[in-house]
Amino acid sequence: MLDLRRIREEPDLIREAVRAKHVDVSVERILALDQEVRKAAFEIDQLRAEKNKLSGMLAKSRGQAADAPQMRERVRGINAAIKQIEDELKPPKEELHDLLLWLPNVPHVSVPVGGGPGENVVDRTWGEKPEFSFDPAPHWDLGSALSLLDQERAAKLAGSNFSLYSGHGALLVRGLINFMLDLHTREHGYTEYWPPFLATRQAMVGTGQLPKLEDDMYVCVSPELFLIPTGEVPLTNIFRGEILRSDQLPLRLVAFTSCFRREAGAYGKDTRGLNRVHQFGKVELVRIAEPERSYDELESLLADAEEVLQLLELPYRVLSLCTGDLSFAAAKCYDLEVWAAGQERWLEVSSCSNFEDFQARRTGIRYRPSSGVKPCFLHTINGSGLALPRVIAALLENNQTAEGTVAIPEALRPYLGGRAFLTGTT
RNA sequence: GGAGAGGUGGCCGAGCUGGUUGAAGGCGCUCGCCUGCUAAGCGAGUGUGGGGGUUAUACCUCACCGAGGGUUCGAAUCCCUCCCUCUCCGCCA
Repeated sequence: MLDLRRIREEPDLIREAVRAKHVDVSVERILALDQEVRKAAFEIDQLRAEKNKLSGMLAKSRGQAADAPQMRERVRGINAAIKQIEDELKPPKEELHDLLLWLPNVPHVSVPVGGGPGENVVDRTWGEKPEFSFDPAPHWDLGSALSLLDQERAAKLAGSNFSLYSGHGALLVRGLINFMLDLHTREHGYTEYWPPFLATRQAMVGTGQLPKLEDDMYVCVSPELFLIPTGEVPLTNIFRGEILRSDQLPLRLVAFTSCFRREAGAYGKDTRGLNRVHQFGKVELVRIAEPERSYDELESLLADAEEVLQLLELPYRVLSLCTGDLSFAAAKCYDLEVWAAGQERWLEVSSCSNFEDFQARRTGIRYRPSSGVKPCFLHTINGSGLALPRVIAALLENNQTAEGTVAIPEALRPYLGGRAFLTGTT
């Protein structure tokens, strides 16, 4: 949600953002509706003022004044006039509200201009791609060979593009979750949460998944609840409607959640193995910070996510997303992509974004800069730290050995019963 | 699922036999006084959002007491629907 006053004051900037993000919303229409609604609201306010005055006079005389009947009649007339304006006002008001929810966030000035994924900028690369004396296999072959993954049987349970881990594969999932949560809570100062994995429509609108991405969501019909597509939804909504104390900022929240995405339209494209699944585990990092600090917080959160990859000894690169690839709610975003040697591709494992006050406006998360001052909207920052399936894909592919086993990076071994290799025997 | 209680300002908590109550009181916070320092004490101030107005203040005005409807000249207060919390009973992983 953008500030209506900002839309009035810098409509060109908003128009530019709408174009850059490939959204079809008319800023002209918004401005016209805004004017119409304000004009009518002003009339209603004036009618109410007169009504209140008359009511006050009736109250003072306990309704015994000589002209009480005429006053009552006058108020009845005012009520009818108000009702009429309100009825006329309803459709434009709803349309305005709806259009505002469809208006994307404005990219930060530091975001590279570009039309789409092809114009994202590689900021830097970390680590060396592994070299092999043999032809490295993709993770789906390794997963089957070592009995870690069973794609075929997963389909029996929930259809295509679900995953079923077994044996040491399941242990690997559990170990990675604990490894990541321990790192972020012990070393990076995050408070751990275990939230619901379903969310209300209001919560989903709050973080910006709705209304735009409704087709990508799984929904329970009665009562209506959405399966969360990311832990960002529950974590950010925890403080919905609250005025936070500035001495508790910035907040750092972390949670493991399952994430559910229909990935409508993605069939047949990059969907083999763990590359794109409907349900996956993710450790999510969220920060809620004062506006002037939010870009520092973004860099710091990005470093927290990067450290996971460094400890796992996985080569990765950091991308600055260009304006055309920026998501609906983001003002700036870095993607972390990990190298997967068996597929010879980079796989996205984290998006770290600053939403500025976009989500905070939708959810009503504010703070008081100092006592006696009006509350201000906070900034929200979040990123994966990390999403599991592609990390697992990279671990298997990059660490495979000539013997057909998979080496476990040092940092992860304590979480896998001290094992140095996955061998396929449990 | 059944029965009962309740949802009020940053927090706690009155009001709920309808009328100048945006809301007593307390806590917290801000400013001032007092005091070797601190604490205590004393005084004043302190909800949110919108509109109008001003160079900017001042000022004027509307809405908001879980959400949405209704009754009424007038609703935090009465009626209806829904949501949520708590207690007891039942059921259940």
